[in-house]
Amino acid sequence: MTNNFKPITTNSKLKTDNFFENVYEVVKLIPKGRVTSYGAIAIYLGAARSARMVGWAMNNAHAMPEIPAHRVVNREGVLTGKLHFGTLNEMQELLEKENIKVLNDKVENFKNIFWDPVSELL
DNA sequence: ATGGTGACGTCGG
DNA sequence: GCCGACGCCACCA
Repeated sequence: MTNNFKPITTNSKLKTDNFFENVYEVVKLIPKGRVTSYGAIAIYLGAARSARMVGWAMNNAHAMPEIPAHRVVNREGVLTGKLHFGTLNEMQELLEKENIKVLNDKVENFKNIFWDPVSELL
């Protein structure tokens, strides 16, 4: 995290930077074979009501291959962000590579493999 | 500046 | 349990 962090927004210097940075930090920490939700990340960052911003952060994460954005799904375990990947099946395939079963754009056994940064990372 | 939109989530009906 | 409305806040036209 001490690495040179590229500003995401046109006008960096806002808290947004810190927020985005934290989002990336958390997402990178998601263990392989586990998934988390936008809301959980938002809560962990103290912005529980701004889950959308996490999604927006993921949009920026688009430029960061190191960010396993495929491990972030919505609260139902649905791959809502699959459309933002290069190909339609890319997100699902990435998950399946990690032994995460996906059926009909939904993570199977989601509750079991759910990784909560608040309780796991804290 | 203003209004519409969105990788979300919660609440009321 | 499904559906609509609202909140939240950055971004874009």
